[in-house]
Amino acid sequence: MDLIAEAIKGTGDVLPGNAYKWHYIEKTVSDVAALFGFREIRTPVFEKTELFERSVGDTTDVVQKEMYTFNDKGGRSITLRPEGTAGAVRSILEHGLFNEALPVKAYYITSCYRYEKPQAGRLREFHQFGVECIGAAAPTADAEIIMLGDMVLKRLGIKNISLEINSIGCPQCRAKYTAALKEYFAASKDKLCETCLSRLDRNPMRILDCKSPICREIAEGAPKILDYICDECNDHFNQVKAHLNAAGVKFTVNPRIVRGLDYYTKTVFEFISNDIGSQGAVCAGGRYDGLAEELGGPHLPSLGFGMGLERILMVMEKQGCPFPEEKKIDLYIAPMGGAAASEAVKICSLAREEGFAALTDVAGRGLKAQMKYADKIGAKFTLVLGENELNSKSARLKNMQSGEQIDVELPDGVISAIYDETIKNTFADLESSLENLKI
RNA sequence: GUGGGUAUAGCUUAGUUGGUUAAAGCGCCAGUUUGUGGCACUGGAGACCGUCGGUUCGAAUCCGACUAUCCACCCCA
Repeated sequence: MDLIAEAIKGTGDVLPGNAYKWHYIEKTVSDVAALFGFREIRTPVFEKTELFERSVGDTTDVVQKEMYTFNDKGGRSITLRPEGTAGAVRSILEHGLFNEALPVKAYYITSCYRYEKPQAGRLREFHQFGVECIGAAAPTADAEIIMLGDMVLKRLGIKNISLEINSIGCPQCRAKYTAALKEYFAASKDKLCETCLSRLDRNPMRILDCKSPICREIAEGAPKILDYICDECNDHFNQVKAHLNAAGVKFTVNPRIVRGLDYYTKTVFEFISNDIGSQGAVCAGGRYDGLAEELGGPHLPSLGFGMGLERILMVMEKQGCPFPEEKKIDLYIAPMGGAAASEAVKICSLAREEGFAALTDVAGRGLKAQMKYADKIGAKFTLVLGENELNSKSARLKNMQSGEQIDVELPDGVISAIYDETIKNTFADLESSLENLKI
């Protein structure tokens, strides 16, 4: 393949044969969101670059090297959203939604864009289900958000997911902690890897995350955040854990979890799968109490998470999770000859108005080929229409699964109701419903 | 941005130490009883062997570059 028939690096297509899986995931996710009182919000794919610099943080990798940023014709710096939180919060602030009953609970299913090197579970365009709960300071909110994520995963039938949580404190206690970290790591400055050396000044917490064996070893003895967080943060974290325990949500505390976006405070968490390679974080989020103010709004303690839909799909396929079957064609009409073709078109049209998926020949195929086609597309019933049928005004309706056939009358060559699949699935039931055919 | 693997039909692959018309299965199309699918059989279409360049009498096969893709690091969902 060459020329223009190729997708952009790091992007993928959802093909017709797979779309039903996405529909299922999207439906499940929004159903669960609704159970928790979240309503959908839709925001633009692009925002002012500044919005992401301010919220995500201008020292983060995402902002520094992964954003799709460009100037529009008016000279404005525009960026394709690299994540969903910033836009959602911006919109909520802009429209003053925080003046209504708090918390504001919004969810979204959108595409995000990051200029990264593609890999298993990592794309340049990917899709996220995200929830944002704005104006909820209590630890019950943290537990609730985590339970929402947990419920989505369970409903989708996903197994073997571990939940890891941590608290990274508030700006005050975190400042003390990073100072302590700096001091600790500075002592072994000459042993740290290159990247960690540069992290030392900017964001020493990231060193805890380093995979290099030497840094890891040094990090073992590093001060723990949980020893530094203030009483209030500690109390908050303890209550979150208590609520999760009470709700029966299993988790482990992982002091190494450090979110890469600057807006996080206090509780952070990740749902991790080991089934899809190294990019196993399937859902991650936390609290961001300072974000609304950072964007010029009032103080609104908030939190949320993002769930990577491609990753979710990968896990489901890997684990063989069941997807509800795709809706198949109800009726296929195989006409023979021009007059019959015209009748078939008419009958299809009427059947569709009754809510049945009905098809007829559009490829000029012979009868046998049409039957094969009907079989391939999974048609539940077929109706052969030839001269005999047109003359006798009756035809045989065939159940493609059982092979049974039944005579149907066609006085005016028209069937207005084929069958009601929700009530009458069997051929026997069909018989009675066919008595009511208006013809 | 750094590393490693891979690139042959729509899909999954074979292709022996370089040798002439590049194979197979699946899928697709058409036939095998005159008006009925699934099974079986027969036939057909479909590949400039990722691109460009090099070595050679001769390259899908060897070398180089590029591109794409996969995996890992980094980072993140």
